[in-house]
Amino acid sequence: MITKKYEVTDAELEIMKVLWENGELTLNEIVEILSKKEKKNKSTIKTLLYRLIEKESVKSITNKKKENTYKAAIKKDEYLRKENESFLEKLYNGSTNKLLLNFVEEKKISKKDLQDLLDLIESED
Amino acid sequence: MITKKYEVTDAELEIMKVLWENGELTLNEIVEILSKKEKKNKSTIKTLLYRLIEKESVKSITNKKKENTYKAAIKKDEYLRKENESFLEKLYNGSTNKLLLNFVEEKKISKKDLQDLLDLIESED
DNA sequence: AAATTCTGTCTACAGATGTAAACTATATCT
DNA sequence: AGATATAGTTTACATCTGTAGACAGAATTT
Repeated sequence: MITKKYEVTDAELEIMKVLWENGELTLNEIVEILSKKEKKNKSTIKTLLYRLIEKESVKSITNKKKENTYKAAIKKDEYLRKENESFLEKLYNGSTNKLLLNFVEEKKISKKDLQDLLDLIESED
Repeated sequence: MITKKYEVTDAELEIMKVLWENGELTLNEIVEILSKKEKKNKSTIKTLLYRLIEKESVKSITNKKKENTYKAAIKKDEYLRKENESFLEKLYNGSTNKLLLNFVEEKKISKKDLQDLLDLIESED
């Protein structure tokens, strides 16, 4: 069976986010961080973590100490790139401009947002 | 059991797209249009259509003729709004600006795209 | 060292999803 | 009208997901 990298589910994503933000953590650290927002059982988090390891999205590190530590094995950038891509493909036929236009129409993006962004780019190059 | 409107799955979405684009269609018309891009069995399409009717995303219209016709019962705009929202929430903490910035970084949006869009808005109001 | 406590792994299970066949009633052909 | 085809409705089933308990072996306590 081929291991599918990057196929992270919504529930698993919450764990990835914690790892991306905090680097290498023990299970208990993950549980503690997550418990602040989620209401997941520790056992559930263990399973999700385990699945992420299976699909090679998280690396498990065996330490001398009792507990293993875990860290993201895929980059957030890469993950976002893929998700952006499939979102665009699914809803906007792959057209970023269609998405932009829709966001503007929905008032999710204001003229000022656009202008600020342009200014930012200008100042960079 | 409460009917969950709008909870359209990926496979079902392909049917919604066809209906949004073509208005009221018979099953066979849907099948024919879909067969150009998808490789789905007619029976599969029937099931998806049926599920969409159950969840009230599609309305089935009984005609005098032999075949029923089907049409979207939810608006594409509304659907997109919801999807945009959950995508933003899931990956960008609800921040459109983060998404924009990320798209620019990924070179999915160019300076010109932004400028064109700004010009468009300017010309509208 | 024995008892106890965890960690990491495995198993469980219900509901959702993608895919498609079975069945039944109705329409069409001969 | 009877045979046949087809549309609409149900059922089937494997896989994926979210959620969580079971268990075995390692670490910690007494």
